[in-house]
Amino acid sequence: MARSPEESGLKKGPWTPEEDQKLVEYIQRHGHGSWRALPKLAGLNRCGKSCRLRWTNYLRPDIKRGKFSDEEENTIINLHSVLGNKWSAIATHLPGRTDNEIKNFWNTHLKKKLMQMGIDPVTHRPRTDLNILANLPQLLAAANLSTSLVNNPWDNALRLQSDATQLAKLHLLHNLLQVLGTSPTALPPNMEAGNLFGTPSFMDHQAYEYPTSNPQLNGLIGLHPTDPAQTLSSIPSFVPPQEPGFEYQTMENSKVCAGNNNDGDELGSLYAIPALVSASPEPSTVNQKEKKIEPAHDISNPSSTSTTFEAWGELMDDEASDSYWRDLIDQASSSPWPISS
DNA sequence: AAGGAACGCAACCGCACTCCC
DNA sequence: GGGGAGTGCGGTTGCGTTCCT
Repeated sequence: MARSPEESGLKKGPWTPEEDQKLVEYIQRHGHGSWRALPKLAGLNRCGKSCRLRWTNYLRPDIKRGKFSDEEENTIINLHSVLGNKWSAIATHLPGRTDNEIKNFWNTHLKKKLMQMGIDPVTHRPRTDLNILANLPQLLAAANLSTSLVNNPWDNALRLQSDATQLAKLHLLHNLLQVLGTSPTALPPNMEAGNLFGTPSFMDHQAYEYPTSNPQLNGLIGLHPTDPAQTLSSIPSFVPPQEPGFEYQTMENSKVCAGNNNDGDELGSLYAIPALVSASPEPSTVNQKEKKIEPAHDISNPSSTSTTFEAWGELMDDEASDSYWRDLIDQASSSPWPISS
């Protein structure tokens, strides 16, 4: 095996402008050829590996610099949900971006963002572990932020992602409800169940937005797929964004809006799939959990709770066969939340 | 204003794969 | 088929910058 750069007395660390210039000039004139031979030929005291890295990650002329766009961000999330940490594969779908850049962006931004939203960045599914209870304030803040964003002008890709995010958050809280309902002592010391659901704007807004425009997401979360238009019209106070040209997403539409790759690539359609969908949902598991759900109530604001669940009741009336949901809602509307003082 | 903490990014390291002899 | 060379890739580290107290 070749000796390491240090053993050979080769330079390591940051590149100087002079070194950059030598590397660029050589490659422009001769191409990189053999990377191992290149440093010597170019007059650089570096190992070939270091030269290759510098060229591919920084000096290449087609590198796109600057912030990642919302569309790029969305694409990364979706591709990551399918490809995992295959950064080079992801990079091939983002012209001008390097695998290293994408990897850094994921580790420093997207990973945290998803975690704050209650989504497991590895599985792209809602997190259900109890550890996230400690992050509940951030989660709720993120939920409120996302709610306000939905009412602002958004591009289609972001709206889709937001859609999936809403579901993830709601699913997460759904599971939390279960935990809180069955084990009130599991609450962190500074967190009362009543406070949780009295958090302004969360339940009131989120519950109405729970039925997503994306049928597949509905299926994922345990709802029956419904016609988006019908679903939305069933929700009393849902006011869709009013920008010209806005349409609720279907999988067909999302394919058009989110995909920037129509070259027949087998992954092309994956641009269209919200991250949560592609991460091998297990509806049966979800449903089993939901069967165990204890009613959740906001004792700090009974009227709001009632409104929320009544709205759900109206929605579910359209699904006449789903007595389970109506029972759940009825229970929730009538029973008091068992609060410990 | 200063010091520490957190963040972001470029670069390195080591493993795995492919190719060639 | 085996082994070495070359290359690609993902994980990790180190350091400069920014933010916070």
